[in-house]
Amino acid sequence: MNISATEPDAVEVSHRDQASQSEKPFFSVDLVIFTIREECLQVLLVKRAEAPFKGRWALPGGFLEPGRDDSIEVCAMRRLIEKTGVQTPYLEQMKTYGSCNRDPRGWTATTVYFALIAQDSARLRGNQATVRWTPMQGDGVKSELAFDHAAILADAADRLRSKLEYTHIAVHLLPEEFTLPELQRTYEIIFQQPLDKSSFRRRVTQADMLEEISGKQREGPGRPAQIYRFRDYDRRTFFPRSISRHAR
Amino acid sequence: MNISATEPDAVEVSHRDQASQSEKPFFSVDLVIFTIREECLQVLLVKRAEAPFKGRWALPGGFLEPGRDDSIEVCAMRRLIEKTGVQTPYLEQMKTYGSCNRDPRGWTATTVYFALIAQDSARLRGNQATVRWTPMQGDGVKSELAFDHAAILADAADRLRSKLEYTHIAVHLLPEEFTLPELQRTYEIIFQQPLDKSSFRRRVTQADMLEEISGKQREGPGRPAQIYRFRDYDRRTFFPRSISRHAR
DNA sequence: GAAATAGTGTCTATCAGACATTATGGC
DNA sequence: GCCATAATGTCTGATAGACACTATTTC
Repeated sequence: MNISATEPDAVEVSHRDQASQSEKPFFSVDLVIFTIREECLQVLLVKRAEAPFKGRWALPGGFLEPGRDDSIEVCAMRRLIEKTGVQTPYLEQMKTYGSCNRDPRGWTATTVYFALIAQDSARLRGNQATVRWTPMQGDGVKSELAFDHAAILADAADRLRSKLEYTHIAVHLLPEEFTLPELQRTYEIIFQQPLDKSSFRRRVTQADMLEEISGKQREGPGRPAQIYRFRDYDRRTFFPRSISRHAR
Repeated sequence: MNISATEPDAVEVSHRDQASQSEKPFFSVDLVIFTIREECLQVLLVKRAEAPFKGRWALPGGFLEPGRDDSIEVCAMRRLIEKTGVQTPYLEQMKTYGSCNRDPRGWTATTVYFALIAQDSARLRGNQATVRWTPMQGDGVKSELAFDHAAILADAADRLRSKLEYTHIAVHLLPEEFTLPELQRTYEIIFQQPLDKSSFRRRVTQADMLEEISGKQREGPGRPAQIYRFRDYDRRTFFPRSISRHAR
């Protein structure tokens, strides 16, 4: 039994109970969708069709529709699948941005999700003029983005790099089957820095997250590489130490 | 010049531009405020004065008021100061929870902030019957909380512990001046595990975040301890390795 | 000097980085 | 055999944990 419920003298008056419909801020969900394409980290952008910022590139997203989505997460996932067609993306909530001046239409809050997908799994809806992959340059992209999306994108790039130091999430940027050199290359592309092969392999194998697949890959010249698959797609694993950015 | 702005054929129709006032979800800000009190991690709870969950204990917070707060962060800070009187709290955004069923009044999203304060800096507004510190037991508290606040609190406790492994935030649970044994004790209370004195001190001093204060503390028996002050209140520093929970 | 607590020194197993070496394919 | 790439082996410096030891106070 809940003892607090038996006390009769509750006097706390919460603002929670005083809000009227007109006081609600706008609430939207935006997505930062990363992939590796052409040896480069790229982010999915859409071109705004209407004011404000008509014609500018922006992160995909939009107002949450209470009648349609049961939760923020569901909303984010739906929009991600709509835009990319990806079935099993890596999706994680990043941060919520809200203020009176980030959108000229009024007080707006947006919860931003962070997604990683394999390039070959995506089938973009819409043409190149309205939806496209855009290469990252440092923490941003070349074109000027709508709203505060440049700052959001910078936060996302930062988050990606720091999570890469102690988690396995980079595997979600690769197709289901990949080689260790490919995985290492993915890290190097994001860190913009070469890593030591021996240390990298030790780290990955010790984490015990990959399983070998009998069969080899050859394509280019040189010795063929063993193909691996990410073992436990759900289990979150951490490296005991962080990857050093000072390598080689 | 922004090349994308010169393209005239934008056709992307964003849901962002279709929301009407009636479709907005409720939006609130809630706080998980931790302190160390009586050798125990405690969280600030308030008793709900009105339905839903009237009489139940809940995390402090309430609907965001667009006319009053310029941003989510400002709203969280204002409510924190209102409740505790603390001037320089550690405040960090944690996560946003939003769904159709977490509040019987309708679709609600809440952005939860995470605060650490020193016990002696707080002056609670309201009496013991409506606002009080509650000791944590594992990832929760004894009483049943309103809404999904038990799950939120568990997430916050988890976050606190994992951040403690690689950051200095525990200093914010202590008064401005403190000794190393006191700091170590704070870690031990939260981890619920003794730590090795030598390793702990090496770790803290190597991080170079504390400065000695000339003057000593004696109180109890035994050799007096050096008093320190947290050096750079803003700079975020990280330990090179995580604190092991296997210590001792 | 005994008790209690603060603070330091040292040993060792572990491990990341560096880099040399071997393995395996195509031509 | 040569080239290119994959994969493994080895050495070394750094460091966290363990624990013994010294230091400084009160009684």
